[in-house]
Amino acid sequence: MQKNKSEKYYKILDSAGAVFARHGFHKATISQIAAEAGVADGTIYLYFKNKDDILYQIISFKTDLVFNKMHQAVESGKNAEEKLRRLIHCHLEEFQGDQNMAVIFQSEVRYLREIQSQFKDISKMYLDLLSEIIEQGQIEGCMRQDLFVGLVKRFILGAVEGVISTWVSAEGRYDLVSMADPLVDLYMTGLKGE
Amino acid sequence: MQKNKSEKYYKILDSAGAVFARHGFHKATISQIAAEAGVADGTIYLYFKNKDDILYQIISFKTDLVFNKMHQAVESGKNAEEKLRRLIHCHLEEFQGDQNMAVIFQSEVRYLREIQSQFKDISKMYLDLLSEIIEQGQIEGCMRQDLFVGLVKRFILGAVEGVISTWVSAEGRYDLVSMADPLVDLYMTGLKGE
DNA sequence: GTAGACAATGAATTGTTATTCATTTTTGTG
DNA sequence: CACAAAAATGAATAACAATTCATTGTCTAC
Repeated sequence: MQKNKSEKYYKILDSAGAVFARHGFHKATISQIAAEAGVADGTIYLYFKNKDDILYQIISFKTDLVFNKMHQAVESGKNAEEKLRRLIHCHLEEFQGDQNMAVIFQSEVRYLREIQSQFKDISKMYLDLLSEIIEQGQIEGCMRQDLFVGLVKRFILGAVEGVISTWVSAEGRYDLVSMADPLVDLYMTGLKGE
Repeated sequence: MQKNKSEKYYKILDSAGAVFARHGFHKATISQIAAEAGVADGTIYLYFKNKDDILYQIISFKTDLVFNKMHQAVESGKNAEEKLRRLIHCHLEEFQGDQNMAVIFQSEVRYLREIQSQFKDISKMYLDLLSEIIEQGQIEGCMRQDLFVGLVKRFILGAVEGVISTWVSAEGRYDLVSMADPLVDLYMTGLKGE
C-alpha cells in the first residue's frame, strides 16, 4: 500500500464516494469503484487495505475537512447567536457542496462506527461545539437559563440533519443554504413567536 | 409461501427484527434469523419471498401499527399545541417500546425505499400530520403566520429523530418519553424564551 | 539501450451466504 | 392405525464479490 497520498489515491477515494452514494456501501462493488476510477480492481488494493478501509478513509478525510471549516465558522462569530448562525450556514454549505458526502454521512456513519469504534466522530464534535455556543448564549443572556443543554444540542443537530435529509431525497434540486437563516430563527424564536 | 399470517410468521418477523437491529440488514444472515426463531433456514422461505422481503414486511407491519397510534393520538388533541404534544409523546413512547424497530427505522428505511419505491413511507405520513397541525395552529393563533410550513415540519421531525437517535446510541438506558414535553416547549418557545 | 525497481493489471482463487429441493416429520382424517 | 396432505428440514447448489498474485507495463538512472 502506497504511503504518500498520490493523485490516484484521491481519484479512487472520490470515485468510491460517488459509487457508495449511488448504491450504498454494501451493494457497491470494488469493480464498480475501479471502473469509476478508471483503474483495475487490483489497483484499489495498492492504496487501501480493504473495502471497509475505503469507507473509513473517505469519512475520516471529509470529517477533518468539514470540521475545520466549522471551527473557523464558529470562531468568526462575535456572539452566541452569530456563532450558531455561522455554524448552521457552514454545515449546509459544505453538504450542499458535496452531495455524495451528504448521502454517505447520512447512510453509512452508523456502520463505520461499528467497525471502527474509535474514529473522529463528526456528530460528537458538532455536539460539543453546540454545547459551548449554548452555554455562551446563556451567559450573554440571549438564551434562556432553564435550557437542558443535552436536549437542546440534539434538538438543533437533529433539525439540521432533517433538513439536509429532505434535500438529499429531493436529489439536491433546491438551494439548501438559504434554509440556514429561517432555521436559526426557528431555533431562537420557536413556533409561537414573541 | 403461506397465505395467512400464522404464529410462525410473526415469530420469524420478530426474530429478524432482533437480528437486523443487532447486525444491520446487510451483515445479518438468514441462518442467524433462523437460529433466533428456532427454525431451519429453509423454513424462512415458506413464509417470505427472500431476504429483502423480510425487511419489507417488518417495516410495513410496524409502520401500520405506529401510524394508527399516531393518528389516534393526534385526533385526541383538542387544539394544535395539544395535538403536537400528543404526537411527539406517542412517537417517543412507541419507539421506546420497541428498540429494535427504532434501530431498523433509523438504519434501513433508506435501503428499503430503494428496493420498494412505492411503500407506505412513515416519514411522509408523519410530515403530512405535522402540516395539518401547523396549519391549524396558525388558524388558532398559537403559531406564527409567517412560518414556512415545509421547513417547520422537517425541523420538528428532524429534532425528534435526533433525540431518538441519541437514545438508541445510548442503548436505551434512559427514559425517552420524558423528553416529549421539554422538546415541545423548545419547538414552541425556542431558545430565546418570551 | 537496458537493468532494475516500481506500479498496474485482471484472471483466478476463496470465502461467504442466499436460495433450492429431495427427504423427513408432523398433522389431520376416516 | 393407516394414509395423504401439509409443513419443516438442512445439506447441496449457485451466485456473487472481495481479495490475491503471477504477469505485464512503465519509468529512471547510468
